[in-house]
Amino acid sequence: MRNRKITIQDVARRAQVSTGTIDRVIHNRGKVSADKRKKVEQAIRELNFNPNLLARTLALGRNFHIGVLIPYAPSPQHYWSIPAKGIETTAAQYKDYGIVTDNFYYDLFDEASFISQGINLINANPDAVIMAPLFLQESKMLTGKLQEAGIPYVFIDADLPDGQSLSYIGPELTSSAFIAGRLLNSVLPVNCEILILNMVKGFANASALQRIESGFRSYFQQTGLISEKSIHTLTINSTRKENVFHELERFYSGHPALKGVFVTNSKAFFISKFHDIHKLDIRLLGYDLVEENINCLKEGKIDFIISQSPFQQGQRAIQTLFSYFVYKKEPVSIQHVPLDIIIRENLDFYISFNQIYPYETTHEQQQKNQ
Amino acid sequence: MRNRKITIQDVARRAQVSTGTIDRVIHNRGKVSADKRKKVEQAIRELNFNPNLLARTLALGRNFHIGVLIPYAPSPQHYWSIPAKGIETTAAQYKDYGIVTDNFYYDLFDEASFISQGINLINANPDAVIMAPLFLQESKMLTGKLQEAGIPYVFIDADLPDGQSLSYIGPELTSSAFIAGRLLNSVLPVNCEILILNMVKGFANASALQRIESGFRSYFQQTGLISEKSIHTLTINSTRKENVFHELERFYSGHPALKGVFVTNSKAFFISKFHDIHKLDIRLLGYDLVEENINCLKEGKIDFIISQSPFQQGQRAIQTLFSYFVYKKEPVSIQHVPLDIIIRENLDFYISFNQIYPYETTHEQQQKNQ
DNA sequence: GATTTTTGTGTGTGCGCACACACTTTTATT
DNA sequence: AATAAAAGTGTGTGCGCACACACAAAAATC
Repeated sequence: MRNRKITIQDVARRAQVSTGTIDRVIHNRGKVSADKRKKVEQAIRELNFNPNLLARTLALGRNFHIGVLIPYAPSPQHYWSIPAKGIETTAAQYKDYGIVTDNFYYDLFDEASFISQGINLINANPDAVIMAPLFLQESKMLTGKLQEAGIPYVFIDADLPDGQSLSYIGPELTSSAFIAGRLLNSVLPVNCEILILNMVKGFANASALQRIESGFRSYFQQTGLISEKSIHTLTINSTRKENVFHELERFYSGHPALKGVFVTNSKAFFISKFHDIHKLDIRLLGYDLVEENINCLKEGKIDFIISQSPFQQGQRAIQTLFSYFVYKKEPVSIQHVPLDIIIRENLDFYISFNQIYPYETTHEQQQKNQ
Repeated sequence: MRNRKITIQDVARRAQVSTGTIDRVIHNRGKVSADKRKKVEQAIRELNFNPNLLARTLALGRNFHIGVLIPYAPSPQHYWSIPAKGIETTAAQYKDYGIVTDNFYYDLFDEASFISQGINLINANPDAVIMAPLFLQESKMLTGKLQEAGIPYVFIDADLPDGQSLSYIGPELTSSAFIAGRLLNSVLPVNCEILILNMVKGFANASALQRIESGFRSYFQQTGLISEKSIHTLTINSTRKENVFHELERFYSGHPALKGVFVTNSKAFFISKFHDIHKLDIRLLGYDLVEENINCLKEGKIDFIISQSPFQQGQRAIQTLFSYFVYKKEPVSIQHVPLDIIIRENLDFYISFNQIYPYETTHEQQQKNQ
């Protein structure tokens, strides 16, 4: 039961060769006579030898630099600090394996910053890249360069059609919006109006919005509820309070039977404020467990939040690359994350178990290296 | 940016002492003059030295044996194979750190087997224990012995009041049942009857059932829905088809307005069969994402499954002990797992991302050592 | 047949750390 | 003051592996 670990020495003794020969067989390095190679292979099989990863890593002393290109999070409560934390925490866990991350942050609303940080990323010459390809054209340019340079990359949060990435780790938008439809409908009266609310500043990822809208609407089509509910779409090209509230006032006054709003980004709390001011009893569903949404959930001002496992996205991205480098294991090309349904009652467990918020740091993480 | 790792050598040079002294300071071993101790501590701080865990583990060559005492899973689709897989997979990940698990399976319905396997566990003299304390009295006896022997233990799945465990990793039952109430109610008409259905074979964990019932009922009380809904509890002391179906027939015939059933264990699929046979349109909510429930969800025969992160329970248990041994980090005493709301639409992502089912094994796991 | 080249194999060193041991200096004991 | 005991410090070895190197044996070249 308490079987000691099998080492390369054990294999060498068994096969009656030196450890150097074992090494050559394992790594297909140098020349080994057919005779001894067979003996070694047999010994490995018989002893069920598995190289000690710790010793191997220590001996190799190699480092893997992972470039991370994601939006800048202005505060710890911002959505993008969650995937960042997933990356940071998980990378710290693999630190001794030589995993090092270099972060490059771009402005969520500024293509130029994406380009310039992308260039910085390339110049840093990383061994692999994790990126959120939020700008279509610019991302294509960047991945082209990465391919030229032979640098593998994974996408998180958003996919790029035909993006040639090692793996995509993120949500399946159509399904997530379909779920949104089902959930929101469950708290609405039979006959009413529903609003799909897009708020976009600057460049919009049109394809993503389209998939979300189609997923949401298809729930009502498939269930035949389309006859009872009237579903509208409103796209506001701003996230400034005055603009949004103004547009909302206009829309709401024209649709008095409005009873439910589906906010297609993480700003549902914003709409909740509007409802507060006007004392409206309208059901609200949105994305992402950011601080303001959490508070609204607790106060019953938002009914549902769909969380797309942001922490796990970062975590899995690192794990995927780690496994790719250390175990040479090719990942599956699409890794859709769980679509977590968050309501007031399961909120606390979700947060505390995943330590999403408050933003906690361990001692190790506090001592940042610069 | 590409800062080389700080080693004990660097610290020694900086503090102008030998590596042996560094070692003494770090481990509080032997005597060190106040003067040099200060110098070393300062050097460690200034260089932000963090010992390389790989090298440390390798040098120590210590093994940690973790005894695992959980119910036997008759098939890969059984509920208890999921936490087992979480334990197995995660332990494999930490294998090179010397984490070794010894499994002891007991019969879910047989206290005697719990006792005998508990004895086997103790005799194996593990360094720590992971256990599911499903039998109250017997578990208390066992934990008493573990305390005597100075062996730390964590609970998964079920807690023991005042159990002195290092940590409890599992669901908060009252909340989970409260959520069950909210979800089930969302698919029910205003006026109807609801059934809380307990099925227990042999000894029942009465306290758990009580908390579940109270959580469920409290949703209807808090929301004032208690006036519209009539909530019944039925406890069947069997899981045999004839017995259960017989009892159900009796109950259902006496409650024609029954529209929703809350099954308090993982056997919701069983009730679904009954509804099928009698062509009843009754909404169903249950626990645990076992194979049969998955199928029922897909076919729309079960409306909701609440999943208590069984895989993560096992995973977290190992991680907790690993962190406790390797980092000497005292865990928090209660780690409530997320209460995942599973519906037909988010089912697939949940399963595939967590690789819960089908039961996949990696190459490494297949080559079991005996 | 003497040589170069290729193929085959073993030995030695270091990765970063923990720990045993040897050694020197200081303090306590008689 | 002579000895014993304790405090303080450095050196060396091994954990399991990768890899450079040395060297022997076989094959190829002249």
